[in-house]
Amino acid sequence: MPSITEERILDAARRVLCVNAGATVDEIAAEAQVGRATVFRLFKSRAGLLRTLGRRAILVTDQVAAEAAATAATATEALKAVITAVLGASEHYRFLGTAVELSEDEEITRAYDRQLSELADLVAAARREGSIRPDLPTAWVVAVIDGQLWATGAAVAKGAVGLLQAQELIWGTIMTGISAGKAIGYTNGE
Amino acid sequence: MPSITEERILDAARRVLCVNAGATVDEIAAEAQVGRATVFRLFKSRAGLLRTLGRRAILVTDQVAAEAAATAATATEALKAVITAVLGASEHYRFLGTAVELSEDEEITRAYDRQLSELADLVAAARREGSIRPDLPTAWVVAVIDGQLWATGAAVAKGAVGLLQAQELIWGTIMTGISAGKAIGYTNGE
DNA sequence: CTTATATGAGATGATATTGTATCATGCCAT
DNA sequence: ATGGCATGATACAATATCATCTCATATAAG
Repeated sequence: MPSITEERILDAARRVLCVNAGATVDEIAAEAQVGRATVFRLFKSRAGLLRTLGRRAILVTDQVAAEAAATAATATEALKAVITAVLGASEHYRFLGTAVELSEDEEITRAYDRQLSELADLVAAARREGSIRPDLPTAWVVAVIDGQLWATGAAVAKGAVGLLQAQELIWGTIMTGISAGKAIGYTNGE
Repeated sequence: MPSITEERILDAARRVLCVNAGATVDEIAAEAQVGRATVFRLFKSRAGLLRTLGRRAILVTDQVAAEAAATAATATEALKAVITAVLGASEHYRFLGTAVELSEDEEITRAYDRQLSELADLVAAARREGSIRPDLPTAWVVAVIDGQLWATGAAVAKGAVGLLQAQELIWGTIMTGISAGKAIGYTNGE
């Protein structure tokens, strides 16, 4: 059972690591308004803290995505719901983008690959429903969605757009782009 | 005038830092097949090497973007050309995404902000030409383009798609999305 | 052949961070 | 009040990395 202090440290670590991926235990403890010794007492080591944080990120994202998918009747709706929901949870995983140590952690990378694989399945299902351009490689579509999630998550964190606005815009942007043209079809726009 | 050795070190640093943002001078020197002392001789310090690398990235990106823009007759064409060209140069700046130390470097962050600002100007000009959805905030459009560049650059580096294919797909994806629908208009797809 | 220069290997000192241990303090329950 | 417990501050050792220095070697120019 995670204590209040534990939660405060985890939250602080998330915040600090987003800004400074190489943050020391000192800085994390300071952000959490907690002594450095407490961090080492509750988490075995810095790596342990990072690992806990990484597992949390994966759990939260999985859960949010699963809940979102459960509400949808079609794969396309599920895709939209998942994208919107995951964007809402970006604060929980955003630090992973720059967390060097975790990019070498087997468990984390495997979980991330699994999530991308599940996303690919969802994309494939939506494609079968006829809502995804058939000429685009699935890997490309997945990269686009993943990239859009990271980018708009960062934009929200920076304050460039609000989270609610981003959640309203992201699906439309991914699906129909930013073009003002209404019937562009499959050309590359040239 | 940068020596051959200098170039080898810079190239090696780019490669290593993409994989491991916290790479030590030892690792960089090893990748460059060069003694560690040589790195310190040619660049004053690790920070100096990083700064040189960062400046290089900005210079190359600026130059590539300027050349691309020069070939275009309209802002929309310029936007397309710039996006395609910058994607092609992603290997030169990709390490910046995880380079912790440089995210605190005034010169680098200012330059990056300037580039985003220039991109915003280009987007605004394209919008005046009627090619960008008028209801989308410019900040959002810029975030989308920036995110797409980072994401597809990463996908190319990972080998998920080829560079040429990515360069063919990115403009179409940004402009008209991944939807199979031909006349979706401005709704959010619900 | 000799000299100058660049290099690689390694020693060395300085510094920062991790992780452990100790001790005093404040708080809570009994 | 008092005993137990979590905490914060601090000291400490261990380690890693940076940065400098020295020296031997190789390579090219004269």
